[in-house]
Amino acid sequence: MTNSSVMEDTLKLLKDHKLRVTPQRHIILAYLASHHNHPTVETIRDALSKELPNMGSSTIYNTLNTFVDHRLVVELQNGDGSTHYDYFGTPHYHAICTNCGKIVDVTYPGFDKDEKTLEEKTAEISGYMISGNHMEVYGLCPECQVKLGITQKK
Amino acid sequence: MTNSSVMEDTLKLLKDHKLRVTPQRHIILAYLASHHNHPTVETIRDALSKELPNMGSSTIYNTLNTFVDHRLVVELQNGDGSTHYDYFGTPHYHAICTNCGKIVDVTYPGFDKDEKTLEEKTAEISGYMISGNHMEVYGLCPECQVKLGITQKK
DNA sequence: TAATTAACTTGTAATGATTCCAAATTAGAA
DNA sequence: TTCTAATTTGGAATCATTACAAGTTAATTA
Ligand SMILES: [Mn+2]
Ligand SMILES: [Mn+2]
Ligand SMILES: [Zn+2]
Ligand SMILES: [Zn+2]
Repeated sequence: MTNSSVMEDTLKLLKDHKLRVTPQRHIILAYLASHHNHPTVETIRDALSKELPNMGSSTIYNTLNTFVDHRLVVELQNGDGSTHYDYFGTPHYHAICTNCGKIVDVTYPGFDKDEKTLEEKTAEISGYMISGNHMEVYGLCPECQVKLGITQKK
Repeated sequence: MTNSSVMEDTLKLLKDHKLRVTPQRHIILAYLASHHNHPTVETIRDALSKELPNMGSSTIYNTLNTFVDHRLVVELQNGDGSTHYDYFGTPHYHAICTNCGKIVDVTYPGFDKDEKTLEEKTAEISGYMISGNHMEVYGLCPECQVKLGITQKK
């Protein structure tokens, strides 16, 4: 995917959601859509400091909160004390390393089906009117397994 | 379950985990084991102020962190800004109200199986050595549906 | 039972992520 | 181009959680 098409796509996305298009919003959304690093606010600020040197972190918080409200972005915690953000273009869930905090995307054929089943069962049992879910799986990432000298039993 | 049997059971639990038995730990664990209210630190402090008027909130934080390390307790966020704690006696997951923050327990026959399947698939796909998971489902609780005048389509 | 000590509790201070706020700027409508 | 409500900015305020030093205590040992 070219850089310009990311800019076009995210511009369209903002307009489709009736969000006012500011350079800050556009650049932050494009950054998230083209990186899978699950960044914190600080990471985003550093990454965009060339393009928008005067952008304050309140703007990043405001912007991300807006995106979360519109479900363009999801929030994640990996235990390091700050919130991580993730562009949610295609449905997936996360594996999070309990040692280093690394977050990776996971999905598999039929995940959307499983997810829907879970929501339906939950609605039936709890009476809640379901609007979404989060699932996370914890463990040691491959690097940390090596680093800690742990052998995975097959 | 009688009050005294909760005290006996939680005492045994602490000893099984080789945790030093202090009145604070014992009473906090007994409180969590006998309430399903998913309390915050403040809620716990208020609830136990009669029995332990001098207990500081740092002690509650320390104690809960210890219990989380030993997997006796899990942490939950409901979006109100503070962490909620839950005695994890039997496997279950949570439905969380996006309007009022109410957290309810959910389980169903075969949940443990589904959970295991998810962990196995995740291990295979990601290479992580899995140690646990969290799943949460979001929506409007029955009370908030009424309060907000929303009709659930069948 | 008494002595010993590492572990725990307490109260307060420090931290740090996030939100709040007032003033300046700006996107989009007319 | 004009107008204005929405947004951005930067700095202060908030508040949940952690850090720390001093006092206390659970459990071990003799
Ligand atoms: Mn992701
Ligand atoms: Mn629960
Ligand atoms: Zn790792
Ligand atoms: Zn509710």
